[in-house]
Amino acid sequence: MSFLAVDEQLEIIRRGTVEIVPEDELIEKLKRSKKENRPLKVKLGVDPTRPDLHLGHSVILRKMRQFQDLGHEVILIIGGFTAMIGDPTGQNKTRPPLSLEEVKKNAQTYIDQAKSILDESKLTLTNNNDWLGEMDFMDVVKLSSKLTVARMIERDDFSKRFENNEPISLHEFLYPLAQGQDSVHLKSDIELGGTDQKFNLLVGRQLQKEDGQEPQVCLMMPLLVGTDGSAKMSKSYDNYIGINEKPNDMYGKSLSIPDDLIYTYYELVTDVETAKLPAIKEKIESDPRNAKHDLAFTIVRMYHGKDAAKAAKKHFEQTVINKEVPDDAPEFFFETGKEIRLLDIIAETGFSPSNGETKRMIKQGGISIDDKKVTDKNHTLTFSEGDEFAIKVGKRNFGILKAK
RNA sequence: GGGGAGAUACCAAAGCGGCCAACUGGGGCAGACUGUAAAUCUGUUGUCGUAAGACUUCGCAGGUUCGAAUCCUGCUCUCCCCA
Repeated sequence: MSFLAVDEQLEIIRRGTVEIVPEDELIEKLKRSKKENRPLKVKLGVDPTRPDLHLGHSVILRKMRQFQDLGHEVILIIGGFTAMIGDPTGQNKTRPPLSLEEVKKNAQTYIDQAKSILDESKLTLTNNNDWLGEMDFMDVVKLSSKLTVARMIERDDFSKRFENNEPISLHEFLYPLAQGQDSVHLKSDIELGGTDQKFNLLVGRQLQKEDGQEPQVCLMMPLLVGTDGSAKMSKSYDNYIGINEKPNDMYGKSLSIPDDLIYTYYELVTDVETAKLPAIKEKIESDPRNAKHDLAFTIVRMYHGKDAAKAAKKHFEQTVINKEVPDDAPEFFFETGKEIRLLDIIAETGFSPSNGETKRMIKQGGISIDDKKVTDKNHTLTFSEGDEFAIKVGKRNFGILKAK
């Protein structure tokens, strides 16, 4: 295998990156790699506690994919060790430690999803439990002597939590060390991570130096801003687009991002060629509406294929723009000749979590049958042979009610 | 080891014996509007019940009281200050 010219590789690597520390070392590594015809080891550690991947994760995975395409060795580390301890980050609730079984299961679902981005045939998979699990207490003590407390609480998230009087467990200090130890173990050349990982990535460099290795280059990707346009994409903020989501949801959610995020999404989460980005930028200026629809289309296409993307586009146009009942609305069947309360019908469809919620929606005009708003919460329907009603519950739930 | 503060619904945060299913903000949901599931404005926001009402909810377990998120006891957890 021969590598692309260093400049060409760099152009691809730089797409979307926030920071490469230090860039000149990267250039040196690339030059040497090409000269010796030896791939670089590119490492990414993932935590299999929450196995649902979204576009935020895809930013880094896509970068990994680019390294694969450039011919480098891409190593995905499943953080089996850390997951079994249970990361208490966030609240004062201790997360239940995951069992070996759960870790395996989660890791598998993670990999299954990651496969839609990475080239599985070229992927090296490891689990850091293999080496971290072997360390004894003295090894850990020695490792922890390499970093000072002052250095540790420099970290943004720690200092913030400290200021906010939020608990920080001692073992959380060990996380960067564990992650850095992974780099030592694998002798990685490059480690990828989000900007929030900067500290951890740098610890890897330091530990490698202490070990007499050439330190890794740290490559930071931006944290993708979620569909709300402000916070980073995350499941807990519910501003995410999951890569496993249904085409219709994926399409709609993609459209809901604020306009000034369109370009960022193109750059970070789509597979459009780097060379085409300038043209896209212009399109966003001149025709944001269609640029955004194209983006939504591209995202759905990447994960579900072209046909699904077309269908999702149509679904969106029907339901949101024309407010019509879509072709793919689910059907529900009811007995004939019997007066059935709308409340019960909606409960049957699962479109509303409780009767209270349904009543509220009726009161506010959020429910309609055959395009007519229902205003009476005691409304009933009686089906006779062949009857069919189109029902809309809230903004997004459509159904066809049919006589049984 | 000593002293102090605190734990309230999805989150943040009021309430400190009945007027509390619990102020307020965020979030969510709905309506209007829109190229948009954006922004903005308005409304709404425990469960069951047609309703009256019933039930569950204020860290956990008990207790006092006609009546507790509010008082008492024990427990669990967290933070701060001092050593």
